[in-house]
Amino acid sequence: MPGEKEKKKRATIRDIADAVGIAPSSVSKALNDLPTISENMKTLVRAKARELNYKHNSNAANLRRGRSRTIGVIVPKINVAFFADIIAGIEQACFENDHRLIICQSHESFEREMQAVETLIQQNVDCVLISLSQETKTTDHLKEITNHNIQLVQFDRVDHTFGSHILVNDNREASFKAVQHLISQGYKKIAFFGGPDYLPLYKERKQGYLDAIGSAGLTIPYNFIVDNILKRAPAEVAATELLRLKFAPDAFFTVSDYAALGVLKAAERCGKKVPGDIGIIGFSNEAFTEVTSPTLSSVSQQSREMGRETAYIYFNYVLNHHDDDKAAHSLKLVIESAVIERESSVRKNKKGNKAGL
Amino acid sequence: MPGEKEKKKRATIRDIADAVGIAPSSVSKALNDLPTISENMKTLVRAKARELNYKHNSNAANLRRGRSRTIGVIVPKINVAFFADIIAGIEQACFENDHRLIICQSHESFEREMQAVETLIQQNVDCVLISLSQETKTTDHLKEITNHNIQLVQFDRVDHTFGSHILVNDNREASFKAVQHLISQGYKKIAFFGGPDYLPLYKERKQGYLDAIGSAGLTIPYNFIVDNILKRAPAEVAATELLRLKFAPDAFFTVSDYAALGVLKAAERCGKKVPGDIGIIGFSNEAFTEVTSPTLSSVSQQSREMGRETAYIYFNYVLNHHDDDKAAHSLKLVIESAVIERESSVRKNKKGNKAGL
DNA sequence: CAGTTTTAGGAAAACGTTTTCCTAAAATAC
DNA sequence: GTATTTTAGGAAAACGTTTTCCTAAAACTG
Repeated sequence: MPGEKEKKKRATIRDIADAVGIAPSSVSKALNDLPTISENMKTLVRAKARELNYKHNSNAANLRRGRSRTIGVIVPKINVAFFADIIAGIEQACFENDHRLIICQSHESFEREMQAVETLIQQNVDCVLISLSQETKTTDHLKEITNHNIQLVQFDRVDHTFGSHILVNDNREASFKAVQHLISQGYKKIAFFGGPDYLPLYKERKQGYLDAIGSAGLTIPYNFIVDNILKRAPAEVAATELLRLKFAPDAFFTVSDYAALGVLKAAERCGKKVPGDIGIIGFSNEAFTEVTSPTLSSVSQQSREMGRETAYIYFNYVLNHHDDDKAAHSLKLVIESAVIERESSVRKNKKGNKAGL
Repeated sequence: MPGEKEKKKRATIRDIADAVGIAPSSVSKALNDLPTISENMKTLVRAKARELNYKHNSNAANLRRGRSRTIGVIVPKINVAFFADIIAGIEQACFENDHRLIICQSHESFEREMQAVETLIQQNVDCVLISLSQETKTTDHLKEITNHNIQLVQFDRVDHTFGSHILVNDNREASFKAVQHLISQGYKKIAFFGGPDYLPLYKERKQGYLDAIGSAGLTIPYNFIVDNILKRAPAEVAATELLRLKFAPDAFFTVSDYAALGVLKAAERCGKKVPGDIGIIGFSNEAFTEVTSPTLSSVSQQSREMGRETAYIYFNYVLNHHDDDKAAHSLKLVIESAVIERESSVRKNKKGNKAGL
């Protein structure tokens, strides 16, 4: 072994070339399996590459090619189940298409989101997938992305006014179905705990609620509709307040499972039975909804599927439609959510499904 | 606007140079804030850079520098709370140190893990952080990493025989403390649901259990110790079986919260009160442990902290100790876990903390 | 004011690929 | 057996930085 210690340089294409006795350019072609190199030579080159422990240098290749086979994703928080699942889906799609993935978090901060965009542009990603932070109200930074000839796909938390591919939940329909489900169980005084009203996503969910109420011919007092209740604690407070009214709700639709959990605790504390006295359904189908007692009904957003689909908007667009302005000028896809009926909202126990599995 | 459509090229350092009237090399120096460029010129350059909407090209820079200010992390699954939190911690550390992060999943497959290693080497990451897949039994691929002058830090699921920096939980101590806690609550017939025994991590947890039992002078029948029970369903089956014995356990320590959940359900089904008749404590402090009833005691691994610390092994090692073989030849750090006492294991309700918050 | 040092910046090579354009040799055509 | 085409590979430029070594001019020194 010649010189154990001295920083052994990585083998390059040139080393292979020298060892095999051909030109570097031919090695490159061989490794890229171009038809202009003979099969014999290719196997020779591949063997030598393995022998020298050669690793392709993406930085050099990307620089020369101008593309990176890398996509970047920006999400508010990576360790929130919904986004973690989405990322898992994206990762899968990337793997299936031999792309790398760089992940950034905005931490719900607009500034961090801009920094992430900056980073991804610098990294020469081919495409950015983004779910906007709660603070984000302008789209100049998105413009930056497209200005640099980088593809852009927005998902879940999107700005509809900005022209890009978009993938969202059927928030309105999902909420509609959720409330319809409550109604079908005989609940009539259904309260709503929403999110910040300036986010389209939450607007849509509220609209779905209102539509369902309307189309069922129900009337709901104003104070049954409360915005900006996403966490457990505020939900518990707000629900307790409502439950103590003379005219109290007999069901709650919350746009967050955490809020649903808060409502459940409030009901317990007020001595109300769930689902007997009070029905509850949340949104997101968080893992914990399966382990509360009673288990919590919720709306499943199929987050993993959503991640895959988001990435595939890019892969299909860039792979198939290399012809630009075809159909796909600004795709809008909608992922259908599913109402998961669990104990907290199902009154008529058909076959005494109390204990569950 | 000159030519709206034609692929506008990204501005380069050379464009700035031409615009300002200096050499490209000087622009580079100015942007990197080297002292050999005057302040006036620097501000001039920066202004022009902004004006031309210049973005630094990392690929080019990395190629030339040989470093990438990027670290790669390989975990079994990104959408498991523990790893998602770890990654969140790593991401934070990366942000604080102005590094990029590339995330790969092994999906518990050895082959995927090797692929991930390959990818990260190709991407010229400066450092790889890895938690091994369950299938991983050899370390040639880790050797590959260090062969390419890439720093390596193993965390949580590590191979102690491979010489690298390592960060782990105090699995044995944590388990010891967990069992001690059960004992302190008056439980004496404590069963153990472990993981696959060939993984060091699970071996250690079992050892902690055995040590605690031993040092308390208790004796446990063989059938109270069951390996490879990590999920809810098998735990429920196994626990039910044990609870039906004449000599049945009065407490369970499980190395997974999912298993703990299974035990809880089994206890309910067998009509046993938790924590009155049966004590339960799990491991990992999954989010759902707070929402079951009774809430589940567990061992918190401080995953987020763990992620940060893992990354900081690299940052501190490479930043401070640029002198090689100092103290840090093969660091072994241990993160102290904490026993989180919730309802499922606390018998003597000191102040009637039944309903909880 | 001649000699020395410092300052501010420039020229050019280098990083490791890919790609375009060439060209010998081999194969085919007639 | 010459003319043409095909095949297999080579030479060199290019991608956009960083870095090393240089050098005029400016600033000191005495």
